[in-house]
Amino acid sequence: MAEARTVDTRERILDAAERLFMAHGYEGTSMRQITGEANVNLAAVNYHFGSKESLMQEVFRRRLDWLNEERMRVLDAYEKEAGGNPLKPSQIVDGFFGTLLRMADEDDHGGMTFLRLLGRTLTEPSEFIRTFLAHEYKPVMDRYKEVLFRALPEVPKAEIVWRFHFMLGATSYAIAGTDALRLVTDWQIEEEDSTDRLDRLVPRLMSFLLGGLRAPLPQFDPSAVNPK
Amino acid sequence: MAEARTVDTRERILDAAERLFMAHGYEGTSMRQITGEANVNLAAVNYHFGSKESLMQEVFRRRLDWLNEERMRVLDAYEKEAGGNPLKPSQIVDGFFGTLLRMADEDDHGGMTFLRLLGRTLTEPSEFIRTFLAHEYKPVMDRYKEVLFRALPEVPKAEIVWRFHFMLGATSYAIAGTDALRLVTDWQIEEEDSTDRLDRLVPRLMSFLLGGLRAPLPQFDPSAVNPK
DNA sequence: CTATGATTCAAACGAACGTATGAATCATAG
DNA sequence: CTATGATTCATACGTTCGTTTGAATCATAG
Repeated sequence: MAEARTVDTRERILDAAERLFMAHGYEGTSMRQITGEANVNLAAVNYHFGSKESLMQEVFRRRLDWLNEERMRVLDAYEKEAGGNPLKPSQIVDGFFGTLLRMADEDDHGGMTFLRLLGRTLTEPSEFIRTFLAHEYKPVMDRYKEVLFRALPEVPKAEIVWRFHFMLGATSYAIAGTDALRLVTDWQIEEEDSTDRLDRLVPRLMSFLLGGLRAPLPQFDPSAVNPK
Repeated sequence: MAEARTVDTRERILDAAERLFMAHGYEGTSMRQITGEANVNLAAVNYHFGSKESLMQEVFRRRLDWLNEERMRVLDAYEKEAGGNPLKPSQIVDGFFGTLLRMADEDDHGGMTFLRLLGRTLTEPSEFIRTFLAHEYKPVMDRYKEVLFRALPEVPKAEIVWRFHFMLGATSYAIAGTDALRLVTDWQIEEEDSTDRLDRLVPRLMSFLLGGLRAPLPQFDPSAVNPK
């Protein structure tokens, strides 16, 4: 067996693909770019992964498997600590989004590159990758849905679902667009070098997410179907 | 002059491109798809717009010119009403995001299709479209930055910039992913047909954004990023 | 009417795409 | 050592891409 070479090639391809998909998107990245950056032969992707689509799936699976297991572990710990009582919203937000953001510090799990890829992919999904993500995410989503319902019994379930949606968006965008914001807005954030930025982003985003999650319920327009 | 034919062809191309870019992204949409859906000759795009990139820019300019002028008008009205006093955060959020969301009801200005395109593009921008958006958006962004600083004098400017960023993300995602969420999460929102959904989305999103904007400032913990 | 400029059309261009092939090269087992 | 299976390699296949071209068709002015 010659596994050393194989594994090495596979990893180099996955790393290059992760970075290029992050920077240019799935459609915008060619096999020749990937194999060129990975310093492997053009045919290596099809040999090791079968197709470009399978490569994309493997790029995600490599990171998401760990992330979603970690999310489950965090929730397990919080629930054990709570001993049957509902969790606090801050704990749930930390379990889902905090776990995600903490990946950025760990280069072993993709670091910022994968986070940016994930953020961008959640809004630009090709059909096949959406189907794949739905399957990968379903168990962890169901679990978090339930603990959120328990934690906020007075909030309508539909409202919670929407707010989770909004939180996902704010997080994806914050991660994906760390540079994009500066480009679009031309705003200067006077402090902070880039190593510093992530450490400060996490508590900032957490405050924002919790503020949104616990905001007063909206009052519908008087003309709406729902009478007050 | 034969303008009737020309204008008609241009508009049909823009409409088809808007819809297809929204559905499949810029890279994922071909000229042949666009001209096919618009029922015009393949060469028509290059004749009327010069290139695919120029077409994309024109798709955005057609809508953004009106949107950003409207945002300015709304702010003018609020400032006149306030008579020199700082605006309320809810007014600023309404001027920027409310104006955007109200576009969805007006098919004259692209409706939901353009909103979804904009939402997705803000996280998947090709380099050229980012540069273009930065230029198009700069004046309105500068204006809103200033009124936000005035409205929240006790909040550090860097904090405000980040929270505006988060609001943009939540909004983009909410718009772009009206269907994506259901796919990724497999959640059911029991009520609401699709015509209803937008009317309810607006107040829901507004509550969330304002809750996040006015959330307590994060406390930095120099030693630990992990809140608990 | 004819003349003219704007627009549409069918057809083709070279380039780049994802993928497939078969020979060359490698690491290891016997 | 040789034999064997895994991996790498150069190369080519068939498609599709964005763009270009020059002739055909149109609407209008004189």
